[in-house]
Amino acid sequence: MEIFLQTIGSIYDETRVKILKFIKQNGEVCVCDIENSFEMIQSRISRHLKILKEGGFLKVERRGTWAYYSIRSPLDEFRLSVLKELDSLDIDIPKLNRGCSI
Amino acid sequence: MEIFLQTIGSIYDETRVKILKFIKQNGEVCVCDIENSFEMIQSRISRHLKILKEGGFLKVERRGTWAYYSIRSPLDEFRLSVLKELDSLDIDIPKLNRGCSI
DNA sequence: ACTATATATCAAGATATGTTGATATATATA
DNA sequence: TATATATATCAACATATCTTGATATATAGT
Repeated sequence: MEIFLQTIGSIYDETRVKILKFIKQNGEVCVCDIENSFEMIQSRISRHLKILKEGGFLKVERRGTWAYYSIRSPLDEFRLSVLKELDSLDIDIPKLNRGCSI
Repeated sequence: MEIFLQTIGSIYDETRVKILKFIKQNGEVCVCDIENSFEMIQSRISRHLKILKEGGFLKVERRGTWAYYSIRSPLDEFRLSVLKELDSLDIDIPKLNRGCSI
């Protein structure tokens, strides 16, 4: 139950839904890419990424000072169905605007 | 987005997850059946049922003074996947203990 | 060692949500 | 009409979550 609620809680936020869909669309991005694309302060983004990671949707890979986030793989059936549902959501996701990385 | 968050929010609560699974297992029940089975006060149950209904999982049918809640049908693919996920949750659901109805 | 950059974490305030007990509404029955 | 029952709603309080700004940590380059 705890894990289920953590999973659900991680997507019960408009900002996180947008970030998750953004990463799904753009693949691996670093925090500053999101910072640049969404025009949100870094601590806010860092927090939401952590929650999405703990919700089982994202994985991180650190290279140098950068933290690269991407969709965790493989995903179980339920989380896949969440991602699929995101596709049908009519929401504006900002264009990828690379920040510090690459 | 709003509907998605409402759907997600409706299952982001341990009590509601239990009630939803309870109704899935037992079929149509009235409020006092839940009240009797869960040993919770009526206002609390009424509130959670409303949220689950607004989340698109339940429907109500009033007959006399009773309100009978059951899983809405047909359900879309996403809500079905939520219900399916509930099956794999290892949680105690109380036995149906009929209240005032029937 | 020093500085700059990227990210994570923390504290404080604002907002949302859950619980309870009281009350309102609506139906059935005497 | 009066009463009892089933359900819904509301107000108040407690708890959780989000946002921001400040600070901590960690790595890279000079």
